[in-house]
Amino acid sequence: MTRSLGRVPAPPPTLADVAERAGVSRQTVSNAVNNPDLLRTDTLARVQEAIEELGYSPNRAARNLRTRSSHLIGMRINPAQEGTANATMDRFVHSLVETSGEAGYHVLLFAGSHLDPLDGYDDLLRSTAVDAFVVTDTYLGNPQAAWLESRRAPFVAFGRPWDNPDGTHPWVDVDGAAGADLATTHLLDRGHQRIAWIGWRKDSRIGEDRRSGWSRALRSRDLPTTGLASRVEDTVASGREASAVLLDEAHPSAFVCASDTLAMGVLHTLAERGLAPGRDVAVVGFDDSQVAQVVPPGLTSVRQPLEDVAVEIVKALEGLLGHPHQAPKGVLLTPTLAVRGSS
Amino acid sequence: MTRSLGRVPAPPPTLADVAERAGVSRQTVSNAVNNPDLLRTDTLARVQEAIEELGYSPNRAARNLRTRSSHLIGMRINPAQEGTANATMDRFVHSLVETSGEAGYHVLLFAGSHLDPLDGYDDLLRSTAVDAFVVTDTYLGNPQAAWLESRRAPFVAFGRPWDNPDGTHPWVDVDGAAGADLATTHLLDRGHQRIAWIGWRKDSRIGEDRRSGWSRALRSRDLPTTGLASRVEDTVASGREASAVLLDEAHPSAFVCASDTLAMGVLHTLAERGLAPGRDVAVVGFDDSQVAQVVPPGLTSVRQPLEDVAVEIVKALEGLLGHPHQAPKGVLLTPTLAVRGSS
DNA sequence: TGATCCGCTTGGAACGTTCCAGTCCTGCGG
DNA sequence: CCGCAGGACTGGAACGTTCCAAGCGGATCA
Repeated sequence: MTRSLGRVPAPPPTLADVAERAGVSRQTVSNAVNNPDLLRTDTLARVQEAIEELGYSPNRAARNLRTRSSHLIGMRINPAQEGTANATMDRFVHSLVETSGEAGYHVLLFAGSHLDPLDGYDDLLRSTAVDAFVVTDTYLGNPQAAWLESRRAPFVAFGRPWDNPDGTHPWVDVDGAAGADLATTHLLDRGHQRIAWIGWRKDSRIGEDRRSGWSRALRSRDLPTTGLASRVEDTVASGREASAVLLDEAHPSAFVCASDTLAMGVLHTLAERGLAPGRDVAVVGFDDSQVAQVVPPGLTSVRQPLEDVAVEIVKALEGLLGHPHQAPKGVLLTPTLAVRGSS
Repeated sequence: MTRSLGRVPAPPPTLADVAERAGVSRQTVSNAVNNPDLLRTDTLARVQEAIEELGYSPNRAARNLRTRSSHLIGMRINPAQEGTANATMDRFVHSLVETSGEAGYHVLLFAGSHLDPLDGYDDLLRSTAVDAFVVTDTYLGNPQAAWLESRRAPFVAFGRPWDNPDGTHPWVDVDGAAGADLATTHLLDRGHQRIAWIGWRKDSRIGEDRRSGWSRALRSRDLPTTGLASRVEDTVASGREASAVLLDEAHPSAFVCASDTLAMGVLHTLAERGLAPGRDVAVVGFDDSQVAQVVPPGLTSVRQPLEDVAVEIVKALEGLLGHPHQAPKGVLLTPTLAVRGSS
């Protein structure tokens, strides 16, 4: 199978080509692109015309080499675990790509070994392939933030520096306690009194944060929390078992869960017992995943404002990378509640 | 390796630094990195030691400029529509990032205007920011493939060139007809005789392809298809309505759907009528989304081998970009069936 | 011994851009 | 008419890498 390549595509026009065509020097063309107000209007018009005619676009590699910046933002994606409802990353990546694109940055994805949470960062950093990183999983004990700080690498974290409160890097996060409070209060307003919590293991700061919103909401109405909480792994099976036990022992009329995955576990239990979600028992999840949106009868869920998170992260990045933004060190956003049939 | 703790991060070491330390010339270091077999073993060892000590990593911008290639693969992501179960892209992006990473390529994501399907490509192409593209939505009438071909831009499509059978670009796709056949045959083997189809509008080639697998399987057992098929939009609501009508008029005992989104619509109808999926009526979806994995009682679904798709796409890219792979023009992969409680 | 070749190494040039230090020109005050 | 300030534009250099043509020493062969 021989491919007839005919001719190679013509090399793209360079600054020098434009300069020649417009009858000016290279530097003038460069100024026309980067500092248009330095040129006389007639010269500017002439150069822009030449740029248009030739279809010129500055060569990124050359620009990167000279300016020592790539206008690329690195983000490591971790192997998605199957069998969970987690769609947060997908939505977030979309938002980040769009927002950073508007700011002139592209997003470079890279994968790392499951074993080494630092894998991949070092390489991109030393080869100056990216200007900054966005770090997403800031769970307890994750060394990425500390490591990047020690390297003086610019980065913004999606997630609070739980285990390092005096870290100096910018971060953006969503107030999980407020979200759980929102969900619990919503159920209280619907008349529920016994509202159970299914969350994550105690060493998950995010899980404990969300849980505190649930207990805060109950206590604000002088309702007890004792015996109504369960802490398990983030799997459907765990949610199913935990909800079964809670139903038998504590007789709640509603569940608030730390994730949609756990909430789906509750739906499993309800289905097995012939109980209708929303009518017999209310269920609220967390993350507003696609699962929550399509499962019958619709799963009420706390929705993280990921679009806003992306906007704040890009703002912080611009601040880091020299633009005169001076964003605050940490930004905490408030989630909303997507109410559906399950509550 | 100790770093000075100055205010500003020290500039990364260059080829020249390594050369000086190892007592060789720049070119020798370059060869040590790119063509190690050109060096005498002792020289190589000395250079590698220097590289190690300095923590050297070639500057990408300089390398890109010189070699006229960025080792970046561009992929446009489109705004995810809410309310569908589509998790295909997420899984695929993961696989692509991992596979291309192993081949020395990174994935650059970019967003484009919803209105203009070509937005973003031109810019990256002219600025030589990426070496090639991966094009994902090859629905009928999508001009991307034709446009990129006319620009002689290297790209690989995930999806057959439906409307341009004699296109010359490589593509990788999953055999949708085989998938629907698999699903239908699975139901036939379980004793079902009246198996309905809910698919997409007739102008969707992908939808018609999948549908042909369903009708092929039924005809192979001399079973009728008349009145058992419905063609609707890809939304939960459409699936709900279509399944309600089919249940009333054609009394099927099983549904095969062109997507998990539509299958979720069927589950809605069953829930409304007090029918149990899997026990009263069987349902099979398409895509094996996270929704299928977590919804009670588990949705049987056709699973696309996206990991293999990514592998084939990277192979094709390497072929395009000069490596002596010489991959075939088109690759068609066969999906599998993930059997769960709904069938 | 001298010519030839081969493996390894070398310094200069080039990729396309931006930075820097000018040069040219125009207009204005003296 | 000169001197000078300042705006508009220019040309050389540099970013860090790889390509290229040539250099060099040692081994082989006549």
